[in-house]
Amino acid sequence: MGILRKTKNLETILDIFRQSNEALSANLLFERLHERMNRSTVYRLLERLEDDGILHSFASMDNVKFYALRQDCISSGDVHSHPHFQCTTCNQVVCLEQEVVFPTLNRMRIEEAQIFLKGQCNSCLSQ
Amino acid sequence: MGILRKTKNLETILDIFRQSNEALSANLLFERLHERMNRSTVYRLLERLEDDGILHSFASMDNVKFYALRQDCISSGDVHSHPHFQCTTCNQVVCLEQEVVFPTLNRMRIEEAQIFLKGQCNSCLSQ
DNA sequence: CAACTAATGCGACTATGTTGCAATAATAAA
DNA sequence: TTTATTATTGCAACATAGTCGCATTAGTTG
Repeated sequence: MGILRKTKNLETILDIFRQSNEALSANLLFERLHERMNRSTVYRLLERLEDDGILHSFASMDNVKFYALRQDCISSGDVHSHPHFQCTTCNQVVCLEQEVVFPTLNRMRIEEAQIFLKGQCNSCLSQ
Repeated sequence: MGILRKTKNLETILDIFRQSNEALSANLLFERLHERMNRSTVYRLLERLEDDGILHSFASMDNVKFYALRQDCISSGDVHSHPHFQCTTCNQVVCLEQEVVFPTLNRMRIEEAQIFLKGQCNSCLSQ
């Protein structure tokens, strides 16, 4: 049902996401909070923020659920998706801006699409 | 280091993959074996088959690791990948044949790419 | 400033996956 | 064929990611 009350924990988590454009897993977030918030609270807030459309989530290649602030999306009949990228050097996960549009493929109805890329980010490449 | 000995368990698992073109998670496989193989053996065999290039793996949207027989891949300088598809009705996961080629994106070195699609498969659509 | 109840912390639990170790079985050597 | 070697297996304990019920705490409303 989403968020009904503005709590300190909620603001703390939102601040962390707003301070960088990184995507974070529940555990990375938990670490950044120096474990000052209960683990289940972290999971519940992430879920609520996603229900409210403030965050969106996706699976990393290591099968970990990541969350990031939801950007405004183009809306059209086709399914679209922006890729997610993880740097193999610094491990940061970010949303890429380019939207990818999926046309209808051979007699399947595509409803959702996820693209995950791995490689080296700009700043790690230049070091 | 991959596979050194042809064991019954190994053949059993390979047979299951060969009998259908589905992708399976360790747990789905474990269920199909009617739990007649140890869970850790299943995980170890999947890992070895992947090391040997007989299977390949990818993450589903629910953060579960799936394995499927590796098809012959086009080889070129660009990173390429075939999409994986899960039907939201029958839950089957399959590899799609169309290869997607990723050109180099804005100053990042892409090394690996994963596309996961969800929707309705052909056979569920026509029922 | 009460009253209401969403949100929290806690602990126990589930699911997925990993590891060390002794027993077993596939393979190579005799 | 028999023996020796060691990869593979099963077992149990562990690790990590995530969920849930419940009593307590703390936003919010009147």
